[in-house]
Amino acid sequence: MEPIAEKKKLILESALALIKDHGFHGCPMSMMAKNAGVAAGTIYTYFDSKDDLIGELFFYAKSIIFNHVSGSDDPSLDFKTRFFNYWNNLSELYLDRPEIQSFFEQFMISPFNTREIQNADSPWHDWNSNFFQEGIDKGILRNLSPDILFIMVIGSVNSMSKVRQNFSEKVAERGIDLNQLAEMTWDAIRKQ
Amino acid sequence: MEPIAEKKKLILESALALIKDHGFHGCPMSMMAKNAGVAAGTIYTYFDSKDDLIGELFFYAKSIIFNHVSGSDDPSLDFKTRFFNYWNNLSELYLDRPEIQSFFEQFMISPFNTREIQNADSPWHDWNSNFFQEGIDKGILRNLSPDILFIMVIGSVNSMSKVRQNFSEKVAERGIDLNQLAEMTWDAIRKQ
Amino acid sequence: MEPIAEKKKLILESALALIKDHGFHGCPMSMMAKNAGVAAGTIYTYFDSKDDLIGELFFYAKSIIFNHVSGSDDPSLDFKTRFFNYWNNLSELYLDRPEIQSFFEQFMISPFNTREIQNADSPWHDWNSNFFQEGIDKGILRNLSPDILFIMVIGSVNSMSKVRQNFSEKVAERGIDLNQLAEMTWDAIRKQ
Amino acid sequence: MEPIAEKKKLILESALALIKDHGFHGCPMSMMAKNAGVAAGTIYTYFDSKDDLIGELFFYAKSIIFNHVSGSDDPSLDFKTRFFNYWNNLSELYLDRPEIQSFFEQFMISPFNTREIQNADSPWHDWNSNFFQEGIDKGILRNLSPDILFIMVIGSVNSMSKVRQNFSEKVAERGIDLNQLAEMTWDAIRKQ
DNA sequence: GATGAATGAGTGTTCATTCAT
DNA sequence: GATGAATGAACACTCATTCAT
Repeated sequence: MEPIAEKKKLILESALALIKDHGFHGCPMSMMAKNAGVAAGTIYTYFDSKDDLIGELFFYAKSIIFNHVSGSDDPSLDFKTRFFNYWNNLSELYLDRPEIQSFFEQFMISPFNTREIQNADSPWHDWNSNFFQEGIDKGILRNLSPDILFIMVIGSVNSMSKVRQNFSEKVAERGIDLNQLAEMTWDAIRKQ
Repeated sequence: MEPIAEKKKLILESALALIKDHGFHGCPMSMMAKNAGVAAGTIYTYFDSKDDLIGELFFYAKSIIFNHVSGSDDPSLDFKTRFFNYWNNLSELYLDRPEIQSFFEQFMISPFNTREIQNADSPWHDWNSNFFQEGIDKGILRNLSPDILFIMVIGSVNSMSKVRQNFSEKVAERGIDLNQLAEMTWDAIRKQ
Repeated sequence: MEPIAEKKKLILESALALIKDHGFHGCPMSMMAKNAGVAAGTIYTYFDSKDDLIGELFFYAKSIIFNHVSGSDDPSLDFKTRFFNYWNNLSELYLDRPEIQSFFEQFMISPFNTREIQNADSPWHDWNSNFFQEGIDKGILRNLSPDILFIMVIGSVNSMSKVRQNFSEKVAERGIDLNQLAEMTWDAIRKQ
Repeated sequence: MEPIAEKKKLILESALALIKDHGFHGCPMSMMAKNAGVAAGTIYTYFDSKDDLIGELFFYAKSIIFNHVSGSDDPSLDFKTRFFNYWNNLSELYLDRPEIQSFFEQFMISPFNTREIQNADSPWHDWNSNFFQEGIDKGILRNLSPDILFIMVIGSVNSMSKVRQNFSEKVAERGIDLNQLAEMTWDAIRKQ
């Protein structure tokens, strides 16, 4: 993949930040342009349409997640440790860059998420398949499809992050410890 | 709660169905009206605004979930069976009425989900608190906050249903058995 | 003229009061109906349309003015006294029932004021013609058309009332004495 | 004050013309746009809303009146001549551009005429205060507040213009000479 | 490439009027 | 006669997109 042009990246990041606060439909192209410091028309030099921009944002955001999680994995460690690293890295990313999580949630359930995009190659998905397959092969994880382990884990991280982001007050006031979900999820996927 | 007027319910169901396919912003009031077989202006006899309609839809959808799940619970059974019933009932509801799950996911992350609505009384949440507390008290579930068990379970059901709905082809072609998530989730919440 | 039906009068008065505060276009038929204590549809038993209602209101309001001013005129007094009585009566009416003045102002410059309505018989105009003609015949008023004297006087009263109603604060704070306009207007119409 | 952008002025003049014939509420933004030869959305490049447009129109119209009347005043002439020039200039302006008078009348009694706008600085009002004060100081006008002289005069001009505009046929057929109102008004304000 | 004024289809909402009860 | 739910045309305003500069 060729590196993203400077101004294009500027627009993507600007859009990402705004979408978190206003949602897809609360972000006119003009707002994204202004926030990125370019004219409205300029966006169309880099993207065909708003749909296109959001589609590219999906791959952009996914690559950030992929790089963050896979880049921090150390295959020389024991698998349980690697799993908790995985969990913590992803959790941390969502905490540091809530706009990424927010974008993903919105995108996955939006009409922008076309069948075409779903079927596109995904290094992130491939990496996960390999990761969980390794755990299976080592006899540490349940002997199930790596896909289902991935679904279990990613569902839990997302659920946790969503609660952390949207119900922070309630979490605090009731003293809920969201980190316990990592342990629980480990028990869900490990060989019993 | 007084029963919902016939036409009001018609509009709510019509809206629910359309939102699944087009999203909040892809559903003009005119489309919802047409689909419900009423004139555009008629919606405003029953709802103050689109925001109001969607807000009411939230309580409507939540009550459907609540009734479906709590109504099928049999407290005389052993807790593990009750859990799998819970899971299956919710899973079934999401399968039969995907528009309910879809609406919920969209609503939760949308600007319609105001703090006011979040803080409103929720029989569904209360029922879940009691349900999981019972499992804890019986020494069957982990001794954690019932809230966190709820988050774990609901996250898994949602994740499963989302995959089932959006990636049905891939699930079939790879022979993924999503029911395994129920077992995994049970292992996540049961006392180890 | 036959007496106005009880409910019809109720609607007219209700409309008059609302129009003062909200203007023609700020008064939906439903608001007028509610304010009159009848159902929206009931208005159409008495009036063909909103235009019709407003048209009738014009004649209704004009008859109130006519009755008030002509009914208090005492032809046995000297003409100057009669003029000041005229002025004071009209001024008083506008003060007591600002909705009448307000309606008139709005009506005169609105598209409701059709040529047809303008050409309708007007006891109020006839009475004024006679009144000012009398002053001319007695050699007290300028020897001009009674119409022009009427225009002069009615313009001054309206101007005064408008200022009194819309700029009451400024009038008070600057100590403006609006009654002086009566004297001035008298000097404008009397034989020099 | 910076000069008004070409297209903005086009829209203002177009609106002014239409409001005379249709009233504020009879003029959709789309009609104003079409009449100005621009797209509906273009209006919003120059004005925030219809309210804003009408508010600006008020200042625009007032400045036209101010420029026309004050620009033709020659302080070296004797005061009576200056008064008749004032009257004639204003009368002439209202004759040439009836839309200005019409707009003013509608605006003054409409909800657009907010307290805020009423309290705004007004070169037109200030100029009038000075003008009439001069007449008082010279011992030519009645020794009253310049405000009340202003009210008297402006009321007469408006009354005359309104009659001239709305009842032109009747005025002609009855041979009414509206210019006589200038003389009458002079007698109303001059020192007796 | 960059700009931002202009476009106009599309949206939520209002309200005069109708008509079944 | 009285009701008020239902209607649907009309409106103010938004915003993705274009294009002359």
